[in-house]
Amino acid sequence: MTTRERLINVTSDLIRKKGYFGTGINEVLKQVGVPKGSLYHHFPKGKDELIREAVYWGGESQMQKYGNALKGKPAEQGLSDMVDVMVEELLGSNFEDGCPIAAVAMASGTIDDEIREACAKVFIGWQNNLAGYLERRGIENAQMKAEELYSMFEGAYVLSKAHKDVKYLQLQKKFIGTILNS
Amino acid sequence: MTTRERLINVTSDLIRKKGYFGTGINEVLKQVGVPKGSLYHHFPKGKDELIREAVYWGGESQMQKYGNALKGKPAEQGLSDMVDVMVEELLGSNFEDGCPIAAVAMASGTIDDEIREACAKVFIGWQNNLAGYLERRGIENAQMKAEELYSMFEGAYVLSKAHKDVKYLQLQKKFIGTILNS
DNA sequence: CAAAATAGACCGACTGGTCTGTAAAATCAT
DNA sequence: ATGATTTTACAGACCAGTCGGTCTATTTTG
Repeated sequence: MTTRERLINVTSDLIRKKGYFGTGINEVLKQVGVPKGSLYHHFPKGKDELIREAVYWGGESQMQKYGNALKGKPAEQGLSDMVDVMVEELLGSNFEDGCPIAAVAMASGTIDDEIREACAKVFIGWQNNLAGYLERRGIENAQMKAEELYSMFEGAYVLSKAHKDVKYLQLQKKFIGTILNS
Repeated sequence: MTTRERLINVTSDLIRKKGYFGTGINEVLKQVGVPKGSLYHHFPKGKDELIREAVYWGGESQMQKYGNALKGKPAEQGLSDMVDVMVEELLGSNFEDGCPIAAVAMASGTIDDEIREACAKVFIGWQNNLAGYLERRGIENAQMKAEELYSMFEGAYVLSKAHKDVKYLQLQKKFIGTILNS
């Protein structure tokens, strides 16, 4: 893995734990083990550019995980497994890792708008991906239902993290069918 | 309003915009117009104590707003008006103000656990309040549905903020009935 | 007078960012 | 191919500003 990739990787890990303001470039450098010169060589615009790239990378990486959970399964089963991806991320990190995009999006409005746009683009990508998946399975109003499902999952992700209890995410499984058949 | 109340008030405003790490005590002091000594007189344990109080206060304040939206209305109408409270907070702040609790909860796991507990308690309070409201209107599984509704709303709040578009919150209105009648 | 509250100088640690310098590669003319 | 040159990448000292926090006063209040 290149230095540039390692910087993005570690930054993405950090922002899902601490968000935009909690993620410091010095901590990133320490974890990657490179000096400041390297960071500003690869990301001349500094922190904001690094965070933006980390948002895109984290979004791609997360979409792949979701895609693997959905792949080749009926809608209800696939979505249930997708919820399990989030459940295991929380359990596997002792409730430190949240949604890598939401953690940054939370502070949008007070930070560089290009970062917010990056978050929005990632969300749109996820949504279109899920909508296509639902359409292929003959579900009506797939786009709208994909929107709704991500709203539910994002909210439950936050609540489960805050409570250190995955029951809020687990509850979503009960409502997947309700949404799909509505 | 006392100095202590003004400190909590301004802190609560700031955390809903920037979260835990983005909220600095120096900025709080500047906005309130008091010196550092006053803050550490009222909150001897410093930032974490101040944030915790701001979480409780922000939670109370928000619950009152939701309560007013719900009061004396049938469930579906009340919940729709509750969504409008969030819509107007986004629009009225140019998409700077998010959920005052979620913004802090996002960073829980890397900060003082008492703050996370404060967030969880506020969420529980909201949920019980809504569950009681639904029960009084003869809705079955009120507790579970209250949980689900807050998951949806929290998620849509984040998505709407990230997209600078209230359509994600508006979409929730379409699914309120679906959840209540499920 | 004592307690509560305000006032702000000061502290070490850390922030994101700049700057100068040095290796290591890739590019070039011969 | 080879030696010179330019670009890419790594390296880290250094900077002004801010962070949360401590401390000693002074003022206000009961």
